[in-house]
Amino acid sequence: MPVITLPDGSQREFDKAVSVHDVANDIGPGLAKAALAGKVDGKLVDTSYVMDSDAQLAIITERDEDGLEIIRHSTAHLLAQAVQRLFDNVQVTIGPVIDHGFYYDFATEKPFTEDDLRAIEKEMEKISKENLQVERTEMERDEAVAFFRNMGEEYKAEIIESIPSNEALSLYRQGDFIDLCRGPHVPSTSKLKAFKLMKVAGAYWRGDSNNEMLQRIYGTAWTNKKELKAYLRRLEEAEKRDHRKIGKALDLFHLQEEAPGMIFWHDKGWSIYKTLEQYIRDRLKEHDYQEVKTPQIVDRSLWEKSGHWDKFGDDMFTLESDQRDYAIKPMNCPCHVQIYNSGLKSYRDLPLRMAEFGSCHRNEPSGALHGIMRLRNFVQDDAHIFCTENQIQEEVSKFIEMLYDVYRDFGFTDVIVKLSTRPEQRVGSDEVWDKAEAALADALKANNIEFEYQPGEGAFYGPKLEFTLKDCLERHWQCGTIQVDFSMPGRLGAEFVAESGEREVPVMLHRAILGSLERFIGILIEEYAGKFPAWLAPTQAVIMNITDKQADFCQKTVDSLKNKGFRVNSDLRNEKIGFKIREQTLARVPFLLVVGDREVENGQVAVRTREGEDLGSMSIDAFAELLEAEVAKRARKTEAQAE
RNA sequence: GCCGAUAUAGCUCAGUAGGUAGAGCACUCCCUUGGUAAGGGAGAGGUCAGCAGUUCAAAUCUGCUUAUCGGCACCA
Repeated sequence: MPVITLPDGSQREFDKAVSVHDVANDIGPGLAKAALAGKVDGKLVDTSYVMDSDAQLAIITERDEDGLEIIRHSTAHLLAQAVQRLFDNVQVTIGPVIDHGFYYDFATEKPFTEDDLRAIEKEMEKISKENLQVERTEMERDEAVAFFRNMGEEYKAEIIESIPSNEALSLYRQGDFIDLCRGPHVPSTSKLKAFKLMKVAGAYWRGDSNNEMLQRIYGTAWTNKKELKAYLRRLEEAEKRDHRKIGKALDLFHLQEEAPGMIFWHDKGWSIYKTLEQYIRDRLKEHDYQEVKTPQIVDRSLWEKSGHWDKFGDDMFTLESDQRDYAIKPMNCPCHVQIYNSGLKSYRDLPLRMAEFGSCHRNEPSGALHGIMRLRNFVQDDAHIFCTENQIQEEVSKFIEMLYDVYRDFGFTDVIVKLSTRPEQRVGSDEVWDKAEAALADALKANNIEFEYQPGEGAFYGPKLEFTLKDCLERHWQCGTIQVDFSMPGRLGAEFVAESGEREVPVMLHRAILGSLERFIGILIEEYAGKFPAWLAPTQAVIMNITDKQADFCQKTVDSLKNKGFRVNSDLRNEKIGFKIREQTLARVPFLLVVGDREVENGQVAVRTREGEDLGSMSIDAFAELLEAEVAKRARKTEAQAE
């Protein structure tokens, strides 16, 4: 006599075992039709799942987040079924759910073409209309291995073989297609009606580049056509924010074939860069950092000592001159240790914070390059903190506060934080690792920051925190980081005289807030869609005349604003005011100042924002005040906006 | 690095049965002096990414190289 308790607390009693579908039907036929799955005592199950004792049950429909996830998962199966119907000699592998959709990896001799995708999509629609029931069955592991091997599905068999043999496996069948899967799935293919195949790409079997490459098909799936359309539209809008497009349109920078992975900064882009650098420089001063500058090219022997030659030698740019081997620096740390080492340090000097806007070159694999987000030459807002073990936590905590304060100035509130812990190959005792990992975690907790662990992902020399921001397509880019290093100071002979008079080796914290200035600017361009807040905008205001008569007044106004330290230009071209407004708006200049006879007479400017808002006429001083206030705000959000 | 796609004027892009290279915007000149998102006219501008090959003839077909884009792998 199972008693089923529903989420609202109401209970239904049945005189025999019931399936999720039965309960839904008991509540109403509409719900039975809408049911995609069930959640029984917190566990997602198929609608065919039978309950023979008391249970908590939630009926999952497309309105639930879980429902959408199930739809996406089932759509991946739908894709695999369509592919198997249309192509011979294609093996299925895996097809998980991802943000906004799913993918499925296939092993095939012949890569899929764009035309293939459209054909597969058609077949998927056909299968959906066929309204095939999705049925779950269970099988012993060894039986399942034989079953798939018999079908010629070697990859599936391999996956199953890696599962412990005592577990019963679930298989899902829809018509002529059967796949290994944990489930749950929608009860019928007809529930899948809003999907689109997006792109094909290569992907290594089991994510290992030593393995063969599979063909991955990416798709998106939604509960209905309207949602799908809205998503595709969002994508289109997002692509307009691409920093490469905007960088070109706003004349910020360019890259060219002769210098792959390296930027040619144009005047306007460099203006943003300089503002950003100066801003960070000011913050460093506030936080008691010294700023240094170290050589671009350093003898190979230093990189051998630091250990980088062994690990990253292939990715360093090297040169030979007068029979000496050099490397262009891929990082600044060994150089900073050289500065630390020049002169005996006392415990009284610690913590010692040493910063550099360090230009680094790394010969990144060609496929890794991406606009200005991933380059072969970039500048880190790098710093190294030399401290004692006992100072780690406080320094990390201070750094986190500083980083968040900086991010808030740019309007970032959505920061993904990850703590990467000890890898298998590492230096330092477990005791020290325990302490360092705890110091990082405690510092995050003390600042009320949510984070996830990445076990085993730390560097060989110590654990690290990563602060990740997202681009317009929600791809993740690591920007800020702080890493504990037990190795390098010792390798490079850094030490300090402790209170006891003994010499000890300091701990080194590697840290960056922006990561690289280039990447951060790339993120900013996409975050603001090119509409830089006034404090960063290359041109903060443009003054335009209506006729030649006002040219002198405009010029004087520009000069006076420039003298106050603002970045202001004039647009005195013989064009109509509407044309100039349009052009300067498209150039994303925050403030447009129009001067006609009226304004000259009153000694004023008519102020319009790039959003098209008319702020009316005001004196030059009043505008200067307005601009100054705007600059001072940076891009900080009010509390309401930050919600 | 791997899989796939792409490369035509400063920019965005047309240009398929191989047959002398096009548009819009930008640029130059002329007219126009016009109050809040495109005024009009004329002109100039290209080794069709590079190198080979096929052909009477290649932007177009083939091969190689380079770069870029989408993923994968990598990311000190």
